[in-house]
Amino acid sequence: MTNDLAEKISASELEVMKLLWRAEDALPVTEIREKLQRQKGWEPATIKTLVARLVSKGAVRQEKRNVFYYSPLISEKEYNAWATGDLISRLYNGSARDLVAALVRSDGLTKEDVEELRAMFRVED
Amino acid sequence: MTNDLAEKISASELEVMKLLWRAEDALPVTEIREKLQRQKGWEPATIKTLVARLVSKGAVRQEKRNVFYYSPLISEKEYNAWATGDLISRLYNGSARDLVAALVRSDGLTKEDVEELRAMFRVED
DNA sequence: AATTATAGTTGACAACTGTAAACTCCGGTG
DNA sequence: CACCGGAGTTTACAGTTGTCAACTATAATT
Repeated sequence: MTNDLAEKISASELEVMKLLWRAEDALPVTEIREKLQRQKGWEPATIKTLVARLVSKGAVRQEKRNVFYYSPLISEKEYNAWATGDLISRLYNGSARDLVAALVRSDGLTKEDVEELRAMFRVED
Repeated sequence: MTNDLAEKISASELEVMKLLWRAEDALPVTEIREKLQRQKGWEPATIKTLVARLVSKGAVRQEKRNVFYYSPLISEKEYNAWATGDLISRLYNGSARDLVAALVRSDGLTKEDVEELRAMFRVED
């Protein structure tokens, strides 16, 4: 709704991206298929479609070897930053602070989280 | 992708919700139409569709008077909490702390934001 | 009461998603 | 070298979303 590349990754496609992000290297579809088939219960066909869509969206690169190897073209950090920024602008008037404030109040955070964050902010001078 | 009510509000529909959330009372379509027509450049037809969809999704109530009056059935807080929680579970492994940490690092927050947050956490004992 | 504007309803249509089958092509196995 | 299983591609199909037009019903105005 705001940018152009990252935004177009759908929920299901994101699962594929996560897998690729966690991988050290480019993966052949076989591996993607095996893992997602187990973890998500998706049919091979579904997984192939998702990978293909990600390639055509420019989010994943296919590298020709014997069989294609796939690797992410946008990083998890980039994507998360974009998605988070998008949420902040859509729901919190663009104020990241408001988001955090909402989390602090409404039990989005455990006591331990708050502890850790406090520490984080202390260092953050 | 997780819950059932709030999740189904689409981006365009959200604009309607925002309007209703900001209103003191229930609004007739006329008012919704006028504002969104100006602010978003949407045709009356589009606005009517969005309102109707929100009603059928159970996110908005229509109260029969002479003409229907519309008011939100889910609050902004509720919705934001849901949407934020959804983001956290999808992108940050369910850790709100990770989200905040990401914000702190990657310039999601200004120096002033950090100041305010620090204060917020201090009180938050 | 006749007229008018528009609220409310129905239908539309393309793009995107979730999900998957079917077909083709090719590398590895016997 | 023939065969097979899976990689890669094409097609499918229903549901959601963004947009909107058209039709109908009705409140307000003359």
